[in-house]
Amino acid sequence: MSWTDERVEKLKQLWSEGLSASQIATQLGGVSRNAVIGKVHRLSLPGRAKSGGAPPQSAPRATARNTAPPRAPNFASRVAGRRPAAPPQSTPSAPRTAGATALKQEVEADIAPAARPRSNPDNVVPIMKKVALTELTEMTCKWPVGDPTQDDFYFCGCDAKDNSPYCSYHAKLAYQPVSDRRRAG
DNA sequence: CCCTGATTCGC
DNA sequence: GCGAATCAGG
Repeated sequence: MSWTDERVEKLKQLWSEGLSASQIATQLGGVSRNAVIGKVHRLSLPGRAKSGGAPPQSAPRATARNTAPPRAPNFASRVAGRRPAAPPQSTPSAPRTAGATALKQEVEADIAPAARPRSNPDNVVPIMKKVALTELTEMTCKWPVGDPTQDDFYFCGCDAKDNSPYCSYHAKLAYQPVSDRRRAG
């Protein structure tokens, strides 16, 4: 790869946006981060404020709107007892729906009866307070709900269990920590 | 050891 | 001009 006008222009843009040399190299493709840094110097572009590892990190930063969920619930793999790595196979849609239903029942069975809304006993989701990222505290469930890129994205926000980022409902959905797996196996 | 940018130097 | 190797720092 050579430094065409287009690539140089993109280099200038990304560099000015604060992306690191390795990130720029990845986006441009075909060049190493050393090549990027070398080119930056040859172009006499302004270097980073402080030499060394000053963390500008101005790259696309996570916000309340685009924060990705820490872990996506994988109903199918949990219920079916399959490893997450198991490919979809040629399985029709039937088992997937059945699996989700099974887990839902399992989860609901573990919830205190008082927590179930009388008017809608089949749906425990409404117990969520639906709070924004900025409303989260150490005592609120941090389970993300919805599409982070959409306006209806929110967090559960109900009371979190002790030493858990989630409420009893969502703690049940979260994966087991690696440490626990190791202890068990 | 991971990462970062800076510099050197053979090509 | 180019970029790998190397260096220095967080």
